[in-house]
Formats: sequence, C-alpha cells, structure tokens
Amino acid sequence: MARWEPNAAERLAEAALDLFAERGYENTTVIDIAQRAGLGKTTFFRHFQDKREVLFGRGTIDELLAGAVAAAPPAATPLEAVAHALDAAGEEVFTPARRDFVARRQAVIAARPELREREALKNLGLIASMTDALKRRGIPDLTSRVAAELGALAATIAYEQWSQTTTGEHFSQIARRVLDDVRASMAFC
Amino acid sequence: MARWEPNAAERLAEAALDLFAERGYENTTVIDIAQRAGLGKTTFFRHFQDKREVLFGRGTIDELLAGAVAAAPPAATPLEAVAHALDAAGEEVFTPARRDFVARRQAVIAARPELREREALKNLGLIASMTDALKRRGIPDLTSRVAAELGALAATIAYEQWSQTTTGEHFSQIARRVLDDVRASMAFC
DNA sequence: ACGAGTGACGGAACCAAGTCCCGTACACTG
DNA sequence: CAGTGTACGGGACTTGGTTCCGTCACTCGT
Repeated sequence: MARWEPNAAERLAEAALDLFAERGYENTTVIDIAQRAGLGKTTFFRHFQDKREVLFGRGTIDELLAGAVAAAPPAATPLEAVAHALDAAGEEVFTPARRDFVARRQAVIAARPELREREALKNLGLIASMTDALKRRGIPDLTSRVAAELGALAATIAYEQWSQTTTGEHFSQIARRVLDDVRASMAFC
Repeated sequence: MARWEPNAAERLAEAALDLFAERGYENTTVIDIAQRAGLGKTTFFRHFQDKREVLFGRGTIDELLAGAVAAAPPAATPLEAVAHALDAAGEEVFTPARRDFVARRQAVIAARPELREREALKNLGLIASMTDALKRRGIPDLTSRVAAELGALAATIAYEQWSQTTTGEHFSQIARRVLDDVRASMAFC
C-alpha cells in the first residue's frame, strides 16, 4: 500500500479545471486546488511551474507534431507535411473522447487574458517545432516558417470549430478542409 | 511651478528599461523602478497594469496599422494594404532615431519568457486589428486573416533584421523586401 | 480673496503567487 | 537493521498587485 495516492499531477490538473469552471480562475487559489487534490501548495509547484501551467502541462504536443512532419512522405510538399501533423494531432490529442474536456478548458482560457497569453506562447513553441521539422526536410528557412505559420493558423481555426461542433466531425477532417481553404485564399492575397 | 515633474509614465518606462538592462528584469523590483523615477509603488500601478506592461505600454500601434490598412489605395490587394501598414509602422514607430531604444528593449524581452509571452499576446492584438481592417475593405474573412498573419510574420522577421542592421536601412525597405520574399515562398508551400 | 472641490501622488495594510529550507514518513537496498 | 532515495507537508519569506485613506497643490465659483 502506497503512502500517497498516485497521479498527483493529474489529480491537480483535474481539480484545477473543476474549480476554474465552478468559480473562475481568479477566484481560485493554488491552495484551493491543492486541497481539493488532497495535497499541499508546495506539491502543486513541484508539478507545475506556475498556476497557469496547470492548464497547459498536458501537451508535450511539440514532439508529436515535429515527428509527424518528419514522418510525412518524402515527396510531400511543406503544407502536405503540415497536414500530416494535423492528422496526428487529431488522432492523439484532439480525439472525440477528449472533446468535452477541451471545450471546458477552452472556455476557461478564453475568459482570462493571462491564460490567452500563455496559450499564445505555447503556440509560438508549436510553430517553432514545426518550422524546425520542415527545415530538416530540406525546405528553405523562410518557406518552412511560412508553412508552419499557415499550418498553425489552420489548426487554430479548426480547433475553434471542432470544440464547438455538434456533428461529431473529426478534428482531422475539419483541419484538412480548413487547410485547403487557407491554401485557396492565398491566391487572393 | 508644478508640484510634480511631468510625464510620470514616461519617466517610469525609462527608469524601468535602464534598470532591466543594468541588472536584469528579475532582479528589478517595481519599487526600484518607482524610486528611480522619483515616484512610489502605487503610482507605478496607476500608470501600468502590471510590471511587464511598462515595456509595452508605448505602442497604441494597433490603430496605426488599422488606419494604414484602411487608407491603402482601393485597388490594393490584401498584401499590398498590409505593406502599406508596414510602411506606416516604419515611419511612425520603427524610426531610425528609435532603433537603439528598440534594440535595448528587445534584448530585455528576449531574455525572459514572461516578456515574450506578453509580446506574443500583443502580436495577437495587432493581427486582429489588421484582420478587421482588411475585412472592412470587403475582403473575405479567411483571406483577411491569412493576409494579416503573413503580414505579421513579415513584420516580425523585418523587425529582427532592422534592430540588428548596421547599414541604417529603413524598416519600410526591409519589410517590403521580406514581404516579397514571403509572397514568393508561398508558391513552394 | 476665500472655501470647496479635483487630481496626482504617497504610504500602509493586505492578499495571493512563487521560492526556500527543513522535516517526515514510506520504500527499497544491502 | 542501517542507510539512502523519494514524494510530500509546512512555515517563513519575497514580490507582484490591490485597496483604502490621507496629503498637498492647483482651480474655480462667488
């Protein structure tokens, strides 16, 4: 019999999201979160850099995207490689089972500027990962950056649509369609 | 004779940048900044929302960009309107006289994640402003968003180059060139 | 000229985020 | 049984940020 319940970080993240949804991010103290998880304040900061991070720590999605870009067929164009990464995201993290969780989380983030701030920074990290992965495919620097940026834009739009869709359409499908739209609209720029 | 020296916010911003450059952002207290400006902690927070904002408050550049997009020739394509906005930025805020100041500020920001975070959020605001301005030109939503995003990318790259250039080349020139490169690289996506 | 605002500031008390240090109880090893 | 590693708790402390109240010069109406 273990002295402590397992999965402390997971319990903290769940408690945090619950409390944020109940009373709002601002009205929730780190001590509140820790207490609901049956832990102490110190332990919270052992598992998360800061209070915001408890909503973002889940995704080490950087490597997932970079890996999918690298694993795309050699003949794939930059945007096709990016589309391959969006497929991977749809299969591993934006799954139908996680849609409710993601929607709740997104509602909390949208309500607080400091959380959108953190989200923006995470997004920069994703773009950087994809840019690097594209460069490693031999694609020129600027082209890599442009493709990654367009992919991130498509992902953001698809993410918004997917988290609110009622048809149960898969993230990958939405993302593919949005990415095609983006590609088409480039012609009018 | 006035009771207080004028331009409190400006003095605070200067004191802050000086101190950040001297001893680093983390080793500088809000009280330190206020004291160097000859003011109190309370007054600092009367002028700036938080400690980070003292580095960003300067730019109400959102309206400048949106206005320049709106003022672009009616026949201009989305990216041409965006280029017009970058010209305006080069003439009003990224002027040769401010280059040293901008470079010092950028060095401070680059050194701290929480400042890059704030910068990322500000960038989202700029993109939103330009997107709206493009929509008001009658350009479709997605096309507006794509053009604004590409413009922001070009601005970021141009900004990096301009803040380190030794030739004295103007921001507008660099931005125009980068934007052309971006446009060209879109063909390979 | 005089009293009543008004506006920009200072100071102290206060709360929550985040850090540090040290102590504790269990598990695992020899 | 002794030693070591590990995950946690708690309390003291610093700093960012808020709130409340007081102060002093300037201004305006009468």
